[in-house]
Amino acid sequence: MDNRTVLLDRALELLAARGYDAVGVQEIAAAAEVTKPTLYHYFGSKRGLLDTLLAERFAPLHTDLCTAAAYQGDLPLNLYQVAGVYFDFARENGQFYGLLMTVRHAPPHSEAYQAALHLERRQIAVLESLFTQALPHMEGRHHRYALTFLGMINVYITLAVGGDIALDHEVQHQAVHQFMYGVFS
Amino acid sequence: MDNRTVLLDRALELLAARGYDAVGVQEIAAAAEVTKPTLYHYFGSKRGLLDTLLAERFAPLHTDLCTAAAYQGDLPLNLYQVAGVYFDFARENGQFYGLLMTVRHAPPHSEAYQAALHLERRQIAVLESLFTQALPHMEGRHHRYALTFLGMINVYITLAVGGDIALDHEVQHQAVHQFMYGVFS
DNA sequence: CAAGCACTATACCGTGCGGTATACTGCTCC
DNA sequence: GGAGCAGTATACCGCACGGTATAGTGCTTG
Repeated sequence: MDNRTVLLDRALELLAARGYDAVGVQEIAAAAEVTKPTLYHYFGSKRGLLDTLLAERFAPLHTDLCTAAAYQGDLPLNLYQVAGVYFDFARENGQFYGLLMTVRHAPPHSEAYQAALHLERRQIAVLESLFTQALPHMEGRHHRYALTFLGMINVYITLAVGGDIALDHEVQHQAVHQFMYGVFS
Repeated sequence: MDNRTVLLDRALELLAARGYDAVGVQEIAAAAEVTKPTLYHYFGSKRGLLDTLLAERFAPLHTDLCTAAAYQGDLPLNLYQVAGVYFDFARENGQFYGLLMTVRHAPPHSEAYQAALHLERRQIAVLESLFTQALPHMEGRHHRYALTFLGMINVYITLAVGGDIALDHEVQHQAVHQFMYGVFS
């Protein structure tokens, strides 16, 4: 593996575990067994490293999400597919999804939050568009539905990270069912 | 106001805006117009300051939460009351609730997360106990219900912080209704 | 008045931060 | 073969970090 890739991998491990502000570039470079100028050669700055990491690892999730959310007349099917995309991604990229969760909830004036803002917006936009097409008679609620659906997905993924559940098809069905029909059903 | 209180207030502002690791004790002390030894006199360490801040401002929320979650045979009523407690608290302590959200989702090996762990656990325990009493025949799902309910509350509060909605009684009812019966109802 | 204590400021500690100037490698391409 | 460039290391910059030793304040209590 070339140094660039190693740097991104080690950065992911460290940032996901301890956070953007708590980890220094020195430490990341050392973990990748290179020196700081190498890191700055590839990424220009600490922020550039974070941006690159987020962009490169987020891209496949976004692609799959767009596919799963393409509306064809069956909203429950779409929601089930979307949940599947998230579960699959979180299962195979647990560390990165953890990082995504932390930057998504970082303080609003922190660098990490700024770096993650548009990733969040893109996910919400896709989901909102799905709800808009599927439920055209419910104006004003689409944004709320997109956020609550993603929120429920994230709760289930967090549960899985804690080892309480497995992200299998059964749980996937339960999550979507709970979103559509609630717990009293 | 005495220096201790001013320090806590300024610390809340700064930490909520930029995060625990990005704000130095020097800056907090300067914002409170005192010097570092004063801060260290009251709180012993940076971590001690965070612990104190979280403990003191979280206490009233926890008290109200316990009251609202005391089960008396009507789960929907309890959920409605709990949502009310959170909405009221978030409306009156927006900055602190924001801080609570960031530390709750901080990286697992960060100091901020360690400091917030038991606060989170105490909230979940109260809600879990409520679900256990109200739905004794659904073993294994109480934890999930507690987390998804709190998750939905937090999504609505986040929406309100963004200015999209107001945390009034109507939204409070909508949130609880969505949790109980889903979006297809 | 004097002893003691809570509180605060000046000045400092060692360490690590993000970032860079410089120079050396090896490789490609004329 | 030499010019140029991507990639890497040594050594350094100024600065801010978390934390503390010391020395005062003023206020309470005998």
